[in-house]
Amino acid sequence: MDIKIKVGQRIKELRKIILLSQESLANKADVDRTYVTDVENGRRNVSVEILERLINALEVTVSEFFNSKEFKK
Amino acid sequence: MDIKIKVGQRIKELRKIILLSQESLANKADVDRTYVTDVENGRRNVSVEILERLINALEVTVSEFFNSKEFKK
DNA sequence: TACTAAATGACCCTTAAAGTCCGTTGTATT
DNA sequence: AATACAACGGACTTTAAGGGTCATTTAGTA
Repeated sequence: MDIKIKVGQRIKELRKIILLSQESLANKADVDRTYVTDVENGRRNVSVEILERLINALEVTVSEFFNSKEFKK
Repeated sequence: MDIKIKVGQRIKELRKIILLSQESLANKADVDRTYVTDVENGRRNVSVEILERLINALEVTVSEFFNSKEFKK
């Protein structure tokens, strides 16, 4: 499966856990609200710097973010 | 530390293990030779699609790639 | 059921930056 | 000297990042 889809799904999954709206996450990570929508829906090929900001805002480590079934092939 | 530096170091580390030159890795991942140099030296803000190609070429999963000390905060 | 408001989705358009490609330079090793 | 690998520069093309707008979905509530 497309890595963009996997990343988007993982962000959405973690965002739901901490009960943030897309807009709150966007503000916390200092990106645009519609950008978060696009990322979660697999329409953006995110760079590692932006991805790191989103991961930090989700309050997990980069290692934890990728320590999930879909990233283990 | 800068995520770009961490990613670069990790790529170099894994590339050395499987005894690939930068150029061989570049060919395997279908990216430019000079691009691998820049990434390893932390000068590139890689996108997830390109990063995935590099990780695949390094013969590890995305999860394994980030399951390393520097990505655990 | 219908109304409202918040949240999310989809599209489109700039511009700043990602990624490519050429050549050259440095640095070992044989 | 020659071969292999890595670093660097500059010019170029492509695309990510950011932001605007409107449409759609969702959740609650009367």
